[in-house]
Amino acid sequence: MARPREFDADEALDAVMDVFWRQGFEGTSMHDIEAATGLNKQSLYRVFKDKRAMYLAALNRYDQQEVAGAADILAGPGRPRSKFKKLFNAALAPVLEGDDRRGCFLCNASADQGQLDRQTRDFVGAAMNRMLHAFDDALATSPVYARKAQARRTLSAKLLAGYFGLRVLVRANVDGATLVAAAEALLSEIE
Amino acid sequence: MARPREFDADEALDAVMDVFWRQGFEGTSMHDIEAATGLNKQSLYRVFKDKRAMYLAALNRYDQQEVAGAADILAGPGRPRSKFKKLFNAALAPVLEGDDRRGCFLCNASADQGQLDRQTRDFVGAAMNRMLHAFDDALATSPVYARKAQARRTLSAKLLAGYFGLRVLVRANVDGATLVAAAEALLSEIE
DNA sequence: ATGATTACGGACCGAATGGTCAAGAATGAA
DNA sequence: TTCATTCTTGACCATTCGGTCCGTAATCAT
Repeated sequence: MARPREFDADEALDAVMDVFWRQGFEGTSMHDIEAATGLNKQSLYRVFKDKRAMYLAALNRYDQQEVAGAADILAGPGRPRSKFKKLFNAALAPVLEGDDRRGCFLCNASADQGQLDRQTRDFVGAAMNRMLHAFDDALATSPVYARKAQARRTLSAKLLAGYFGLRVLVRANVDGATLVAAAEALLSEIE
Repeated sequence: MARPREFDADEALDAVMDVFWRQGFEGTSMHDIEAATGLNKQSLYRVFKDKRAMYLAALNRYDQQEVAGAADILAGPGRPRSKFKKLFNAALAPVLEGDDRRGCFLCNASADQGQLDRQTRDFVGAAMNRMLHAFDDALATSPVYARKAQARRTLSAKLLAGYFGLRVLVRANVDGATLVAAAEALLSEIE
């Protein structure tokens, strides 16, 4: 019937996500997006309504990849502490192993667009609340916390703050030793 | 000799800081800055070289006000825990009492400009390291930590992550109860 | 072939951007 | 008064922005 699309929409979206992640919404021009994806505007605009739609799609993809990945780790097997350790390691690995200082796209989006775009703000808030519940659920699998909803809730809130704090410190160029120290200290209180 | 300046440069800088704080660098236009300060471009450009200089000046003012204020609290009298409690309360007060969700300008700047402007990145990194040392110094005043440099360093790193994490959660619209829970949990481990 | 669709490059658009300049009024010190 | 400086308003600049359109080539199914 017609010529098929030649590029992989998901691959393109990954590239879009990466550049927004790095540079934020206003800091990224359509020219940047063309360069990052290797596509030209017309192909992009055929898939996305406008730049804002690209941004929200990127945010959504991050949510499906990173946030869902984190939730999977936490919902998987193992004691809470070892699962949180996996999670924190995954957050620090990019900087410790590759000097990747992008940090957390959710945090960046919140800082960047939280007060300018309601959709972004709502999306980020919802994602963070899902993380909070994933933390809480992970702790609840341990008999130590299973029956202590109040203590569990408090601990998950603290871990959530610590987790996102870590990711902010990553972006802010704080040295690796401090990051590792903070992560270990946070983990040491679990179970 | 000449007509004196009619506006207060510090007042103007406060307004500049507020709008950058809220909207970020690229999200703020010169028009926004004119509206926020009540001044026109010419008056602004006589004081600042360009928009970037305004941003860095705003960041610097934030540093002198908020970061130095935090350092003062931590260097003041009292046991570490009560001082950190003051600090955390000050971070949560804007949202609990006034629904002010600006969060932390340093964090926002890091997310916004950290990968686009080296001066901003260096400034934020330096400010956060100063905070880390202020945390460490505050803990060192207690006999409990005075001689345990390693444990102290670990604890300050954790508190630093928790502190900035809290401020990110504030901006991300996380509910007040969770914020308070996280703050209390973090504080409960001090001394 | 034909037709439908996609990709591409570049031209093009109006609007907004950061930044400058000009002109006139105001202010204060000498 | 005179002079230097600052104020405000608005015009003005080149550039970039997001977004659209066009022309042409390519790729499939029929």
